[in-house]
Parts: sequence; C-alpha cells; structure tokens
Amino acid sequence: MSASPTHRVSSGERINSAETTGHLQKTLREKGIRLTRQRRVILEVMDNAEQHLDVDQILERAQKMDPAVHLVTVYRTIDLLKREGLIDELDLLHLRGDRHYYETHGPRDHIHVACLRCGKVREFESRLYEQLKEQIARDFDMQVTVSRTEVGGICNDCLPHEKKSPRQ
Amino acid sequence: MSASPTHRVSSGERINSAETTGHLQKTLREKGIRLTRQRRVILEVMDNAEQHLDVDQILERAQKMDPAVHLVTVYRTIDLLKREGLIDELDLLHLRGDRHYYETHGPRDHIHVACLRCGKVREFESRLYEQLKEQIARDFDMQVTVSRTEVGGICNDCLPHEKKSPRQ
DNA sequence: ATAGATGCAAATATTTTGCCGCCAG
DNA sequence: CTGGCGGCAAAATATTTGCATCTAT
Repeated sequence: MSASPTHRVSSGERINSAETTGHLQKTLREKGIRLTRQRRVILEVMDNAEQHLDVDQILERAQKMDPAVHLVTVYRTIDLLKREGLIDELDLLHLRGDRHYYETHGPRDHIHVACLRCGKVREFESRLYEQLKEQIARDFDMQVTVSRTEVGGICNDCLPHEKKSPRQ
Repeated sequence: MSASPTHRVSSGERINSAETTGHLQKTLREKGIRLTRQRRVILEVMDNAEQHLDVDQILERAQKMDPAVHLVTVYRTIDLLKREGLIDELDLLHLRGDRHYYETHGPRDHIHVACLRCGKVREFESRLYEQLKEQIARDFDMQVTVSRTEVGGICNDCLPHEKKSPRQ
C-alpha cells in the first residue's frame, strides 16, 4: 500500500500562443469570468507548469509569451484562481524565505517532501492521506476543500554532509 | 487580527516573572545558548501560550512582562528557536494575509483545521497522520524532522451562511 | 456601451540587516 | 573581559491599492 514518487504529467498541452485551450481557461469561461489577453497567458503558464512556480517565475514565463504582462496582473490573476479554488498555494516550509508557490489543483492532492539541506522537493501521494482527510471531515463534520501538507527532513544524498556540518 | 480559539493545554506553567523555568529555557541552557533577559521573557511567552501566536502577539505579551523587548528581538529569537527545531511555524493557509504563527513543538504533531469563512482554527491529532509520516520516511528513505499540515473547509456553523453568500 | 481589467506608481506589510553600545557567562 | 546580543533606524522583500485608461463581452 505504498505510493511511489509522483511524476506529474501536465495534461498534454501544445505551446499554442494564447488560444482558448487549457483546463483553466475552459473552467473560467464556464464560470463566466472575463478572459483577457493577459489572463490567457498566465493561465497557460499555470496549465503547462510541470511543477510549482513562484510569482516571479510565473511572470518570467508569461512575459516570454507576451511582454505586456505586468507583475501586478500576475498577483491579481493568482488571487482570482485562489478564490475560485483552481490553484494551490504552498510555501515549502519557508525553505527559501517567504516566497509562495502556486500550482494547479491536480486531480489528487499530493504532499510536498522537501530536503531541508539541499532544498530538493519531491511529491508524494498516498491513500493514507486521503483517509486522513476523510477522518478530519468526519470528526469535525466539515467538508475539507483545501489541504496542504509539507514535510521536511534530510535526504539521502545530504545525510553524509549533514554529519559533518550539522546545520545551515 | 488573530485567529480564534484552539484548545491546547500547555504543560502546566505558572506565571512566574522571568525565572529559569519552562521547557524552552531549560533546553536552551542545556545547549549552552546564552539566556538574556529578553530571551527569557519571549521563551516564557511561547511556553505559556495556549495556542499559536503571531509575531505581534508575541511582542505584545512579552512587553507586558518587560516593556524593553523589541520587535526585532522577537524575530531573532523566533529564528533561533526555529533553527533549534523547538517551535513550529504555520501560516494557517493565509487566512489572514501572510502572517506567520508560531507554537512550541508539542510532544506530538497536530494538524490545523481552519474554517475558511470564520477563521476558527481547531487542532487535530491522529494515528493516521503518524502513519503517513512513517510511510514517507520509508518511501523516501529520509528522516522526517518537520511536518506541517493545514486543512480548510467550511465549518458547521458557517455552512448556513455560505449557502446565501458563497464566497468572499 | 459598460462593467470590469490592466498598468503604473505609490502605499503597506513584513522581515532582515548594519552598526554600535551593552550584558551574560 | 569579551563575544554574542539587543536596540534603533534603515534597507530589503513581498504584496496591495488608487486611479486613469483600456477592452472583452
């Protein structure tokens, strides 16, 4: 009963400029939310991301497709997606300052497992995690709509170094 | 400005001014870390806290005992405690902006369960959670030293209101 | 046409840092 | 005594907001 490391395959997008493709765009349109040029670009960045991105990474990628995207718009669009429950926000245990990371809501929640020394982050999903959330829902009689789990430790590769120079 | 009630019974401290009591002080002394007047006060605040506190709350409480405690010192002491692995840091799913909350490492990890509407936070512990961490440790062959789980949803009390005015 | 989005700059909020005098050990 | 610590102010980060303009529907 043990899940193994996750490879998150993005749902098979091409790199079409700014069309009406992609899961996020589709969802927003269905909700009747206005799709501007900038939003399309940002949504596409999020849809195509193979892993969590921070705001600057999102901006950078968006500007490669359309230089007219402003940082403020990235913030506002992320807010929108958070409010609509379409993306998750993480901070990876503040490994790198207080930067926040964002990723599209996968079909299934996953846990972020970070090495506190080298900062490598791996993903993990498990039936146990689903059970845990069910247990919480049952015990508190509430529907769990958001969940975030981040665990840290010293990974295999770092263990030898850690022995010598304990902490960073 | 502050998240609401949790019940966490602190390990039974009295309110003695700034003596050499309390778990945190004891631990730091054993580690040979210098105990200043300000540190003692902050450590005591953390030891006596019945729930997670943000930096301003820590400052406020500390200043009640000793007005000469500066915000910067709170930050530096919290950093120290984080580095020593004596406190946990949470952000409660950013319910209230990007404020961070801190609490002493209990004997056992607990999960923070927040209502996304009223902001009430409750704590939850479960054998399943321990199993989950064991599974991660096994699968990734790493020792899990830090873990944080926060889940959100709409609590029982808020459910009726939520029906009418969906989101904020 | 028009509600709502964007850009820009400026305001906030939060946390970190440099420097110097001071105190715990 | 002395090296680490705390205070203060200023810097660095990160995020939000006001307002005029533009645009998707």
